[in-house]
Amino acid sequence: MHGCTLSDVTAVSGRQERKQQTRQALLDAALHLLETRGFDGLSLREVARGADIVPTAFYRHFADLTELGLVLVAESFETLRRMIRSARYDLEFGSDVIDASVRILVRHVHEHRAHFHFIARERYSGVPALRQAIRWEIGLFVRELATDLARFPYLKGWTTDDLRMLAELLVNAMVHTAEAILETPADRPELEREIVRTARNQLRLVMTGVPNWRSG
Amino acid sequence: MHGCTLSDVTAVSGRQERKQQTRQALLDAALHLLETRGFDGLSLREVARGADIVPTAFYRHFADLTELGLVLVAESFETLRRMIRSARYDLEFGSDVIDASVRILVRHVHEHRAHFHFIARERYSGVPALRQAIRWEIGLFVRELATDLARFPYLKGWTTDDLRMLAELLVNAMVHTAEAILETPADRPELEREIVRTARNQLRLVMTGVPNWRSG
DNA sequence: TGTACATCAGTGAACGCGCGTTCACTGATGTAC
DNA sequence: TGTACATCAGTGAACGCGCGTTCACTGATGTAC
Repeated sequence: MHGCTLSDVTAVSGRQERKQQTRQALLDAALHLLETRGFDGLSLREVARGADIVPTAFYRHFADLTELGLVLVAESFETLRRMIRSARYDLEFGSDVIDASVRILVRHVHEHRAHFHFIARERYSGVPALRQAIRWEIGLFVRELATDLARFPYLKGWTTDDLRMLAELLVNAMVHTAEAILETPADRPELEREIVRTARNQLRLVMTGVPNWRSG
Repeated sequence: MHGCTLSDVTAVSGRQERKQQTRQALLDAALHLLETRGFDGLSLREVARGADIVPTAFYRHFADLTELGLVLVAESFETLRRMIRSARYDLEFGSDVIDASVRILVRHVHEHRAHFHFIARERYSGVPALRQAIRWEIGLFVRELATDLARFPYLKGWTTDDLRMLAELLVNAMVHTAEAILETPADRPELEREIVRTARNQLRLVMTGVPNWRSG
């Protein structure tokens, strides 16, 4: 227990900061490798290699690969939350909510390919710890969206249950669209346009049913 | 080139049949292991071990694990097609199409857990050959469903494009439901009932939009 | 039917390889005085 | 500021292990005559 002295500051920009950098290098290396492999197929040694450290130094940062994987899950969902926050902001002014939402999704998928790819791939993967963490985060996500939806005039009278059901359907459609975009070869932009068009129509169809929905 | 003689018949019930049995044992062993691992994490040796043969004998049946994986994809989709065929039959007489469809899905998921599990897991897995094969099969599936949908009175005026869009949305919801059921622990039937209820409502909501749909 | 030969599913030893993890270490960075 | 000591991120050798794949083989099954 002591006050913050000059030596503390230099400590931060010294050993501690370098350690942080190596840690991030490990995370980035893993994320990069995960573009071509599943987490199941990852090895500690190749991750260390990718971060330019010796395999044994890996243990200075994570107890094992799974621990690193869980940090990647957290990182990826932080990205997703940032997307939702920017959506909330944009939609305040927007006229066509559906069009704007899909546009935001597409932009974020392209800007954070690796994170979306990772989540889509490990969502039902063979690594229980990751699968469970992702399921938990998606659950949170659906509930957050449900409370956002409650503010829409169209959905005023809806029960919490029905809002959750709708949110799940929308998240599901979004995840599916993200996955489809990621699978599209970069040299086939017309395929992507088709995916986006379909996604927009699917959301429109769902919302078309909203005014006539009777809870059962 | 010769006619079918008695010796041919005994051949079938002899060496050839035993080989077929071993081949099936390999497929079953792999499918069993895939309940806890991703395909990425599978090894040729453990599959051979599971089928009670020496690792080198594996090569009498498949060139490598991927080839076996592709056969599993084919097997799994055969199961799915059988489900759809039984759905087509049941729905001829059914009153509530949605309820019946969900019921058929749930039954088949339970009866063929491993096949559904395999497809859900490898759909976006790290093994390109499998991912590609599954994507192709799902594409076929969606088109088949679209032509089925065209026969419903409600959907008479719909364009092929819109029917495909709807079919994709429905298949997607079904896949998602199947995955959710598979993730439910066997000792929590109330969770499964909740999933089924949500699935039914989601399909209902989508179909609620159908009468007011205007293609754009 | 009986015999001599061919086929081929499954065997078992062997190989080189990358893996996760242990351990004692080094030397730059940080701390106490 | 200068010095002596502590910390600890990264090193490098070593280990035992399961892996995919090769190869020459065995012996039951099948075929030709």
